[in-house]
Amino acid sequence: MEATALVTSPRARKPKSVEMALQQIRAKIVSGELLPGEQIRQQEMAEELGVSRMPLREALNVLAEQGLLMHRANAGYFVAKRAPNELAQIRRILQLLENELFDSIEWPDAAYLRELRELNAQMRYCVGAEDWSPIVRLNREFHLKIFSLSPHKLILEEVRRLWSLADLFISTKMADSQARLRTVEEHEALIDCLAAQDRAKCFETMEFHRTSTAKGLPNATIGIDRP
Amino acid sequence: MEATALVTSPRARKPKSVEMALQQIRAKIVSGELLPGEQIRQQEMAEELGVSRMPLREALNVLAEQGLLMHRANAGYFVAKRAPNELAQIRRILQLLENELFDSIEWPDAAYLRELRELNAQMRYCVGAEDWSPIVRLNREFHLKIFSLSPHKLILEEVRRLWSLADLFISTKMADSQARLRTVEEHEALIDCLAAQDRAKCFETMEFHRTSTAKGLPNATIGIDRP
DNA sequence: CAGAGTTTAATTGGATCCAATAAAGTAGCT
DNA sequence: AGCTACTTTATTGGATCCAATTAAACTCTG
Repeated sequence: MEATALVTSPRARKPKSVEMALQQIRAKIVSGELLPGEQIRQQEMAEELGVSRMPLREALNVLAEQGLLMHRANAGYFVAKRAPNELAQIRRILQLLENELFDSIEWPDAAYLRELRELNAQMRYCVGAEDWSPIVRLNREFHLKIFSLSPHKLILEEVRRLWSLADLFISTKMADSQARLRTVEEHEALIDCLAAQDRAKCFETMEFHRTSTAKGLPNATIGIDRP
Repeated sequence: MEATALVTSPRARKPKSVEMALQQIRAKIVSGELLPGEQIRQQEMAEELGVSRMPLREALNVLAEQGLLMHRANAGYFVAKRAPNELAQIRRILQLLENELFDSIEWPDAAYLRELRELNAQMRYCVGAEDWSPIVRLNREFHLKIFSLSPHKLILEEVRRLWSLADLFISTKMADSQARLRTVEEHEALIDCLAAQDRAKCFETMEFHRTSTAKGLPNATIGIDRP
């Protein structure tokens, strides 16, 4: 069937243009190219992304559902203006859910451990890089790969959602390369705990890692905004 | 401006047709009119709801994002076939998050307590009714109104999402009127705890309420599916 | 008769088009 | 001169249309 594909279609690639729009817009938001409160003009955004308004609208709809955008009826989509303390709430939820996942983890085999170390090695390689986006991506990939060891796939899905919500806030953070290196080494320690199948140590290391990465995050304490 | 409205438009009302489609389809799913695994034909569903395909597609997209539908590329939307143990995972998450909300609750004033009792009174009134849908709705409204006392609005939003995901599973449950009555009385006890501003008792009562409503739910234990 | 290949039909995905609404700018009135 | 009401314009929301892809049915061959 794919034998004919290369000749029939004028432009052969069509990797789900709505998915691409989703990624693009999300990138624009986390990179700060789109500022909170800013309205997204569908027409210009559509031609900027090279897609039509329809897939764009679907993407916007999804983003709004995920909480990255606000939607006022007959007024359009606006980049969500988020309170800084919401990050603390996200991190708190993640703490709870990730612990839950750890609680039900199935210990990884040698191959899996090797893949984890490989991911971390890639991350170490990027520590000094200029662009911080691959680090963020690898970091998320690493953690989610660990959490995938739990059979609680729905909780895992929750965690994945919240991670992608969280990187709205960190955006320009995680800049200093010393913190990056520390992260990589803590990851290594975490893998060791997994290899040793020591659940208590897993929790402990994870908790330490959490507080470690929390340094320098805006408003790390939870629960102090009042109208 | 609305002076002209009654003559220009064939059907004057337009209360966000995508929102309506969302509600309708969700209702069709939870009521069992749409069975898990079933494909949703956009054309017929559109004319069945009296809307066009575009708002329908946006609604389907949102439902898919919320996990009620699955979307296979170029094949369409299918009602999600969910493993029964996923309910246990949802309830576990809710337990964690709701406790978190309770932890940060601001005690309600007299007016708020009155509104809670009013909600519960309405629920008691519906205990013997044939149709169980108002009960489910009132029950959710009651709990969410309590959780709204917490300043952690983002966690609250999470909880709200999970509740609406949960009622995919309960669907035909909560049928026997004795359980309904028990629920109403436990709600009353919960309000008393709030009025007394006794946090520990709140937790205790809530935990009891949870296990109480867990009776008769499918596969109430968590974490036992393995491929 | 069975299986594979091909054709055909139907459904989805994307684009363009039209109407409805809201915001902004202008003119008129107090 | 300032405020209000109206007009105009631009943007969103919804509908129809066309192409691309998939799934099914039919046919042809081994």
